[in-house]
Amino acid sequence: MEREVREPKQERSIEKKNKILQAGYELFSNVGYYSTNTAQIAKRAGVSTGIVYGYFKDKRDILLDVLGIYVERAFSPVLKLIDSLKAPINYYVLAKDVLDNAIDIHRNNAKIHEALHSMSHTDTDVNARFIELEDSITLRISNKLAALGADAPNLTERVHFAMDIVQSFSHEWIFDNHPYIDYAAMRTIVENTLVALFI
Amino acid sequence: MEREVREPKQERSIEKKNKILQAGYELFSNVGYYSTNTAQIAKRAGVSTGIVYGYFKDKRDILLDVLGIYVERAFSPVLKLIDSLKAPINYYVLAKDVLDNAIDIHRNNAKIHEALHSMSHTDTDVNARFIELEDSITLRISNKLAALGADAPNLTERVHFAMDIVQSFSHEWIFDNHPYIDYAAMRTIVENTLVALFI
Amino acid sequence: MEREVREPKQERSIEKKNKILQAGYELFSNVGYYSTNTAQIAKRAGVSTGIVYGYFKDKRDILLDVLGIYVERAFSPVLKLIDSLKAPINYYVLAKDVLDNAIDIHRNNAKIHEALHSMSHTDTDVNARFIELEDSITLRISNKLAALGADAPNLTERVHFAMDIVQSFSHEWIFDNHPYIDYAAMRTIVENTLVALFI
Amino acid sequence: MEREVREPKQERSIEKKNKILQAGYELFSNVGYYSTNTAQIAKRAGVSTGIVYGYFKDKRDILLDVLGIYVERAFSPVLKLIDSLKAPINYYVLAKDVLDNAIDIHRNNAKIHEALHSMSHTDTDVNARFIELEDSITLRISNKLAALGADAPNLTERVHFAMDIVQSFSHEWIFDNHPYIDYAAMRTIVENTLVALFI
DNA sequence: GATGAATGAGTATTCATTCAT
DNA sequence: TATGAATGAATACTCATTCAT
Repeated sequence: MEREVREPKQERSIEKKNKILQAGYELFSNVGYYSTNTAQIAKRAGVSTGIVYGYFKDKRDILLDVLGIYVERAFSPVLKLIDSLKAPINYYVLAKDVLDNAIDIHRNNAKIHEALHSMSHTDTDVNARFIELEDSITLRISNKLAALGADAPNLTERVHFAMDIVQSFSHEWIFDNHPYIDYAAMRTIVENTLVALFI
Repeated sequence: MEREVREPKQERSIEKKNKILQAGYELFSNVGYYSTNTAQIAKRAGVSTGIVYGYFKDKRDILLDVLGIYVERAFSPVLKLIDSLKAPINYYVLAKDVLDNAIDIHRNNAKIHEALHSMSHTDTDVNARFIELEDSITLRISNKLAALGADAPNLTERVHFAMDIVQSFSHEWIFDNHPYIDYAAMRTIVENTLVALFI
Repeated sequence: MEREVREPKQERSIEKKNKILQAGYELFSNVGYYSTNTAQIAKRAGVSTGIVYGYFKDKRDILLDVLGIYVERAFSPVLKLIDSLKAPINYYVLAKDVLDNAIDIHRNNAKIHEALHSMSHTDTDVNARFIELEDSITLRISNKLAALGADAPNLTERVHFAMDIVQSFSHEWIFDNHPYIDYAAMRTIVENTLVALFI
Repeated sequence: MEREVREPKQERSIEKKNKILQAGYELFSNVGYYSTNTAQIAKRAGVSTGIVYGYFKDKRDILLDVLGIYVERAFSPVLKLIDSLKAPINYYVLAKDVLDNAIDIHRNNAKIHEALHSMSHTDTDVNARFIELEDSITLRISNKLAALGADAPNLTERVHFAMDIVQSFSHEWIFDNHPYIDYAAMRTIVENTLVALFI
């Protein structure tokens, strides 16, 4: 018979599940998935090892839920930004805002992003989730832009490419510290490149 | 007393070390670092488990050497390409060649790249090695371009950014398969964007 | 302080205890004692895990009570049969009836019999209970036979041996399926052997 | 990749595998399969926990091999006895010898027999092995008896039944101690019954 | 009485690393 | 140098039992 995993309905339970999730989040983010063990998660969450398996099927299941949290935390601001766009679009402002946003996300979710991205190479579900996420964001953005009158050819491809650029530059900005790079100057170049994709 | 790690001088030994390295390369690349155990590496290399520790300090040490191989294999073609550049530079052709090259590298070293990149998030040495690699390539390219008369402002930043773009697009091309993306069209956009950075 | 195990007096409680017992019966019988956990028993009984310990000291205590049920269910028909015997005894008919009975019991209580018998090898109490059961039946039968005029020497030993034969043949009949055995023929031999013990 | 289980060829290894087997034999026999853990087996065998898994796939695999040993130890004497039979058969002597033998086996292998028999109720492989064993013995005996001129009808069924009787009586003799039973008398009855099956 | 969430000791198994040969 | 058997610490997961509500 399958062990049953509780879907907590009551406040106390939800709170406890969240504690475990948060502990997992922090630990995976700080030392990585493989260097974190369930006992540590339980301890940091202030619960017993056993109850972890009351709320999660296994260790990987925690990772999957952590991914969910991350996605929620990381991408809702950018989506809000897009949703609130009004014509006519000022692409310079938009590029700046999106970059600010993305850098911020990277700064605050840096390690967990890396940890999860890392897992996506070996874990199909994690990977699928990431792809799905990109898909939905790309589509949502291109639809909005089109609705607001953007008419560059291959709009979807441009949006997707723009997102890649934003991602990789934010990563640069936060993580790499190539001493010979003038990041302010680079940022200006990036912004101009982004704008050039749409006007 | 510290165990001594042999630096093999004799041909037979070098061959054996390489076999282990190759085995590690394949295994890390196919199933990932954490899902590969030393016994498997030894077996695939056709050597005993014990001797692995004659050539490597520990499992991670194999990874570090695998990284070395990867870097060598993956980036020498691109460097050769750059070295052979002659003025006047045709940036359209260059962009195309570099992209072809990068995509090729991704195709052939896809999995190990992911595995290594993955490790770079938790392993400082691996990360440092990656940064160092980018550094040297960026510098080498910008120096060459400058030597050939490129005079865009912030040339180094432009080169670095261009490399980011190339990396992220190659990754897209090989790994992601967003069904709504017309990759040929996207590639044209990418090439034009690259060229625009330098003319 | 010892936890008190309630001896349920009220109807609702008795009913609940019986549900647990029945659930234990089915589970132990179907998957065995060690592969059954208390949560499963509770779930099948439609009660909470906690209350199980209101009615039983521990998991093993359930087994002991299950044994009680089994004994009751399994042996009352045979005892009834014996009690209703009248002189002169037709041993051929008796052998047939007893065999029919025993086979029937085996068929219907097969698995739990095995599970319990199994436990009797490692659990003294279970074993004692089985022995005690055999004792009482043997004695009851031999007394009755004697009362009806049976005068074979060592009557008790013969009865006990006869019971062993009945047991082992019933087991054969239900469980083993040696393809080379003609069970109908074997049964005739068994019946004749039983009769021969008493006439 | 499947972990490889060593099939020891060298004397030292065979010896070690046997030590583990013997430890398993004793422990399973004394406290039962479920109450024995692998650490105990390793400790009693004087080896590390790890190496146990070098020689056996898992804990159950030890049990299966223990079963093999048991079968070998327990049944070779009886088979030898049968093989050496010469016409004309003295069934009185044969019954006596077989009983002596069986009782002896029970005495010396009592607990492991019970433990294994016990497992056969929940473990298909163990059960299959037991059935197979009975099959081969029954057949070997009936063939031999037939070869020596035994001509009772349904000889195979008689042999099988006789074996059941021998088993159950030996079990009685060693394990149960019904105080009201005169076991010497019972034994005589059993022997006569056995003989009666064949003459 | 009743619930079911919580506990935490217990266990099989893996694997990087060592070492006797 | 080379072997591969041996080590034993580490770890995910289970489950009988308890206890706050």
